[in-house]
Amino acid sequence: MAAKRSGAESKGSGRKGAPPQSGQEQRSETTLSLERIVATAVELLDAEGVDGLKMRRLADRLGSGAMSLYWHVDNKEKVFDLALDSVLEYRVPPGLVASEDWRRDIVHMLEDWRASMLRHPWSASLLPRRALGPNILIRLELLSKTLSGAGVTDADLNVAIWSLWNFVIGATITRANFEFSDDDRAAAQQRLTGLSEHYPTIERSRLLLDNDWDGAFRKGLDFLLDGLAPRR
Amino acid sequence: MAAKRSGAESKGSGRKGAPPQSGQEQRSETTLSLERIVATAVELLDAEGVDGLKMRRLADRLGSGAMSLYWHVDNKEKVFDLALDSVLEYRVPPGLVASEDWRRDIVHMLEDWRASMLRHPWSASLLPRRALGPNILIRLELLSKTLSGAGVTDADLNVAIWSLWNFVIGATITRANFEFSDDDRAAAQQRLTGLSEHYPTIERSRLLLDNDWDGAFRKGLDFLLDGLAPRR
DNA sequence: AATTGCATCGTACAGCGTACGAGTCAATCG
DNA sequence: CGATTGACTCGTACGCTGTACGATGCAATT
Repeated sequence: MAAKRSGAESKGSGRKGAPPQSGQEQRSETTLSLERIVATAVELLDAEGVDGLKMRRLADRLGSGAMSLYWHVDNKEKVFDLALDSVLEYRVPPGLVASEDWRRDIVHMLEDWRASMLRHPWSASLLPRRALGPNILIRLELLSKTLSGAGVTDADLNVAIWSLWNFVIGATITRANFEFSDDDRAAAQQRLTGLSEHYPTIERSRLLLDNDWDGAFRKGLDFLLDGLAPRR
Repeated sequence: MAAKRSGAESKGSGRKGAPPQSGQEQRSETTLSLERIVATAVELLDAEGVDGLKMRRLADRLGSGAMSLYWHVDNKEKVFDLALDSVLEYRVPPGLVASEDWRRDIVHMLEDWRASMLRHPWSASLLPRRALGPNILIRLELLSKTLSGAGVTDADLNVAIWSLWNFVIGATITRANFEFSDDDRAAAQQRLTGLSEHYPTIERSRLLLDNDWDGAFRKGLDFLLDGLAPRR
């Protein structure tokens, strides 16, 4: 019944002004807060993956009881939402403001996006299923503004944004999930070679052995941008 | 200990030759088989989504005990694998063999791919996390062969395939998950309008209200293909 | 008649998310 | 000063999950 907490702000003061504690910093070991919960959830997700995030385990890491989390957070889903958005923050680099080279700006932002997600491989597969948090919207807004300034017509703008979104999401999810060990990849190609009568072309191009993901992302992005706004 | 069953073939005969039953068709109501399990899993997934697939519920639909499934299937993960690949079969249309218009062929196959997944919205988000089944490989092979025949150089081939893959995966996952009700979408745009000082451009282009997904897919695909193999 | 091997299922267990209500403690109020 | 309030914590419990294990049935073979 109680209204509890709601938004994601709750900036300052977990405990009013200052606790009458001895040490210079209060026992953050025992004080729960939304920020600490989200930060710890990210740690746990990094360490154990999506399936490794259990409320009990999260509480253990925080040194609290499992049910204490529910004062700060509605349910486990919200933990995912918050962890995801917290990982997608974008700090626009100084040189990028009012840059002349719109293409470079976009590539930079999208490569940073991808890199952020690959640093937290659980985030990519979560992204499409979650609400659009503020950090995501900031990136979309930046994308939109830059493309618009680059001459993409209003009629094509949404298509262009979604195309780039699709490309980044697809590339990153795939990359994050297809990261076999070398053994796995060799085995896959082995299996493929055995069936090379069925799949001769992808066998010949060694599609499944190619692991230059960064290069493929960069090149593919160039192709897509060529299509969206042909260099003249 | 027992070896049980392994592969995904197990084509004919669930029960030797022919059962000495009276009716023309045996009591398929009570006979379990891999095919029936997979088909029913797809039904259940369609009806209840990824989280709705529980082994007990699946067994209920099959009129069997929950543990009986484990004779035919290693574990729940395998059920997902099989359900996914079963949904991605591609029947190459007759006119497409030795077609002159490679671009049309690719668009057809990819639109069919997307449509197949949207018919089973759970499949899109599953795809990147699962092993590449035969039906997926068939599509990749076709893609590869067509692009190669269209003049894409070997050096660019893998990049082109992954770019198209990324685009299809990203578009479909997004489409499948962002399918709000009209109310949801209105609410999202409402929230955005309230914050229009922060996101003026995407607010203006009504990015979140645009629901011409099919058109956006088609147009974006065209842009990408333009980039990959410029029409001369 | 005895044996084998495929197939089914009842029971049981550990682990999950979280509802519920009791507990603690600092700030506030009369 | 004692009483009250409200923010916060947590122990217990419940229903549900995937699946390990072993008992059971039954057709084909010996």
